[in-house]
Amino acid sequence: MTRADPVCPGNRAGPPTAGIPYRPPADVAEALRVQEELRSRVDLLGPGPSAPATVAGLDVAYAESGDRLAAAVTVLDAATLAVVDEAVCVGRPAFPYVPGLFAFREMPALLTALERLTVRPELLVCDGHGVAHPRRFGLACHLGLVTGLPAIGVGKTPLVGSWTGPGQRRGDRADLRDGGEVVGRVLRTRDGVRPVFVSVGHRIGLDGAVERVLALTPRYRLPETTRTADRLCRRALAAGGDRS
DNA sequence: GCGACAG
DNA sequence: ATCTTGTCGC
Repeated sequence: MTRADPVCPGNRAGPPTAGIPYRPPADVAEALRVQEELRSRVDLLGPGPSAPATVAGLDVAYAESGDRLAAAVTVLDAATLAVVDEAVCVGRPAFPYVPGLFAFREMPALLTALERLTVRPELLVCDGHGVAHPRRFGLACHLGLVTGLPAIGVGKTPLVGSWTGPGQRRGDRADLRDGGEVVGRVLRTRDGVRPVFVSVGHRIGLDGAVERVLALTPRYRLPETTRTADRLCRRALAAGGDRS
């Protein structure tokens, strides 16, 4: 299986989209060191693609036994939200679940799935936080740095920070602040539903990230990218194997 | 010291 | 994340 230019760590895409190699940590102490070391390399400003042609959604599903997982990436046409490419990777969790170190659990499988894409997406929408993280380096930041792609984090529940309730209408938002700094935005994507937590992953500003999330939620609370990826990884998990 | 804690 | 029934609402 040879391919032209998939999204993969260490590819030769060249700046400004070149990523950095992914280093799997052996333990919690090392994982913490990795985050502390990489946090300064996150690009919090962007500008990020104002009108991306393609947007990717990433998600992971776990088997009840907890010993198997399926990572999925779906690439959508940003204008029509139609799925134009997708890939999966079935494997084992690469790290125990520790709040704040969540990325190390799913990254290897997600990166493999990304490598299997035929279309290189212009933006990554991750199921988890970006800088709205204890060390300002959540999954979306790590994926952004490793792939070199603009990335945003969309969490369903908060990990850090506090806010004062946004209004009940779609589009209403409030700053998510932690330790005096704005680390994300609490965004109501549909009238009357629970808000989602949007934060910068890499190479895009917070306002741009919010704008993209709204464009991806014409009908449901969660971005279409997340929904299509979620269905794909569940399907892959149920179907069983991954031949590679 | 006791909770809280992305998925 | 995953396990779970019914139920309220469009």
